[in-house]
Amino acid sequence: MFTIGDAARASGLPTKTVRYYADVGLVKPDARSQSGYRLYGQSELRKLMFVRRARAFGFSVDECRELLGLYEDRDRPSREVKKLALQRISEIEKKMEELQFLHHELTHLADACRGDDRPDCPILSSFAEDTD
Amino acid sequence: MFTIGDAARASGLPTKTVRYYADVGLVKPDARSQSGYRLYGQSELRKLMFVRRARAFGFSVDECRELLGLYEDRDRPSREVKKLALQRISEIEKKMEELQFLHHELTHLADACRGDDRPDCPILSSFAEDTD
DNA sequence: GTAATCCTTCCAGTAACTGGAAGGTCAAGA
DNA sequence: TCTTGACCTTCCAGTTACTGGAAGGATTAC
Repeated sequence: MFTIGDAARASGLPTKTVRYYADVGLVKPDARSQSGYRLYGQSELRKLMFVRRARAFGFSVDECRELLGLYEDRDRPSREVKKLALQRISEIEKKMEELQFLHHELTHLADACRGDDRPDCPILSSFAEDTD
Repeated sequence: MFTIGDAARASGLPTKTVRYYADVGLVKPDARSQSGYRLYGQSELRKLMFVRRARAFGFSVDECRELLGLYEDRDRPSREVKKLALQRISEIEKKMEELQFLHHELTHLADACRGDDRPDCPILSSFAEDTD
């Protein structure tokens, strides 16, 4: 059994985050020591690592909860997991399009701005325009 | 002078948001009516619109505060504005790279997942792997 | 007059932590 | 045995930028 610090090191998550995951019921410790320390077993360590990776892939904590459920259920159809992944993919695509647009616009504005001592600035002008 | 509802309609922001901006001192009403209603003048409407656009470009509320300051100061050098814009641009680029990576990885995994009734799923396997 | 709409303030909640304070626990060294 | 330092506990507050809702006053239209 590992204390929370060990679990944190092993999973690559901050201690605070592991405690937070315990609080919200995402990955609970197997047990508590006599003095109240959280104690994690191997399988919980694996879950923590699992969650860290899924979070890094942009899955929300709630989605991680769902994935953990699927992960634990050895008989669940892979369809459900794929569905979650495809949803995430399309969210990522949407976000990328938005960013692309912002990047384009801002670059355009920054290029047009002399960036010198003079106050003329098309960036601010564009924010102040009456048109949308 | 416009009440908060008018200001909201004119600026394209939700009423709650306009009130919030007043609370945090981003765009304060010119005055209050006898009954305590917030009253906005033309110049405040312009600032609200300005903020809405800058927010749409991903500038944080604090950055908007800064931009408003520059916007109000008719003598500030455009260099300062450009600096903020360039910072934002590089943040956007970094974010896009991250998303690109996630998209690539997730697409790869989703492609490899059959998405059928069977439980075999490379997506979950990859989250559960011992390697990083 | 009254109903609908608008306005006010205040409180709480969102997502996912993070920081800090106050205090208990544990292992090692003098 | 005592103490030091590292570790653990809980609880509270703050972060970002709002958003929702409740309770209640103001204004406007009919």
